[in-house]
Amino acid sequence: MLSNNDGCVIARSWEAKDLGIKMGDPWHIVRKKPHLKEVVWLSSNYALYGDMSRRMYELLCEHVPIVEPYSIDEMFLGFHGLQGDLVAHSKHIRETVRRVAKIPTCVGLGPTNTIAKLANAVAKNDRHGEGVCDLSMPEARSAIYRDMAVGSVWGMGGASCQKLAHIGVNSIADFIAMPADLCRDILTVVGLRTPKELQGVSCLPLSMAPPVRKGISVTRSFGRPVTTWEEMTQAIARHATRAGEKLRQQGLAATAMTVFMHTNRFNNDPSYSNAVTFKIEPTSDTRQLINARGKASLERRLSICQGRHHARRSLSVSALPIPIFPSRDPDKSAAIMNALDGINLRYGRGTLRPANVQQNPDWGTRRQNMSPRHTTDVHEILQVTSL
DNA sequence: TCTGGGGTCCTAGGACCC
DNA sequence: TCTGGGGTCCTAGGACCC
Repeated sequence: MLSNNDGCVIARSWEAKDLGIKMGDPWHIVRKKPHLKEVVWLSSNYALYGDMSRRMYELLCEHVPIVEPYSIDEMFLGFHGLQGDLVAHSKHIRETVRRVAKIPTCVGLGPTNTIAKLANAVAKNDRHGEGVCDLSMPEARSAIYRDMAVGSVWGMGGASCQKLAHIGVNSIADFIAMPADLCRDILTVVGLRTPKELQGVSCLPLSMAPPVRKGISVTRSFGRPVTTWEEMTQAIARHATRAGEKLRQQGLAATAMTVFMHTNRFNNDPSYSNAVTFKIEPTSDTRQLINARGKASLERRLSICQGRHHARRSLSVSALPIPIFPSRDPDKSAAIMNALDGINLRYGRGTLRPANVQQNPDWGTRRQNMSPRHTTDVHEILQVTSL
């Protein structure tokens, strides 16, 4: 499966892994390889994944006391108060999700989120296993900790692992044997939490309520080079429109906006990036976001690079949200935005939009191999034919 | 032609205050 | 020789996650 813009590979079946396709491989290169001619490449389809995720969430809520969605395809489950064989219970949940929601899953068991994540990774990498791995007991963990690299632990990224490798810390066992103050020196307070979690001391408790968003951003790469200010203005309006939708969906209003852009970092053009942040009157009204007062200074500052011959690669509009809906004319604004959102929900995003926002600009995102929205669009329902 | 997008948290350093 | 100390807030940048 491909990233947004059909850019690179972000998910692979076992068969694709066997063919040597790597995570992050650029699609425009791998698709041309002769031995990969038979591979089915799919564009990402977030409407479909979001709907499947919701179905899985609802099913899980019927089986366990606490379900905390972590990402679109991962949930932390709290087994608090459940008696009996938790491995058997996990297998039962997994079979139910498979049968009802048609989603294959793996379950990792552990006393902390970090251990559960690691157990899940172990289950997922066992191709012929049963899909459940239990690391609840210290004895079950010791062999795993000795054999697995510290980089496979949740929260331990490339930069941290490189620093640890310098002092000879490679396995998870090496890592948890480190003195705490050395760990803090190298990885700051974040790095102190992980070894504790790995030893069964919970530092990241399950929370029942989803946190309020601290920022909302809309970022897209262009499907082709964009070099004129007119097209940039169009793109900013389009991004602001999407940002407005997100704000209203979450009942938030923006108090500041940032516009960010940069050139393509994969070609030889001189690299350039610039960002402008400005405060705005709190709003979630698309029209006010598009006409934000900072736009004049924005143009002045960003246009420094106009006239250069390189292409801008991506653009981001982000907003600092607050949880209210004030506006200069709240009733009228809310009525117009409700109508806008209602029509777009019913007839598809972009049906009704500000006059200066194009529906399908030719610099827009590419999605050549979109899988159908089987579950969220009546025109794309799966059809079954008997022979 | 073509190399993703949307988040979170932490730190360091500067400005400012009393 | 010696040039307050303690606090807040903001921003930029780094690291990490899926």
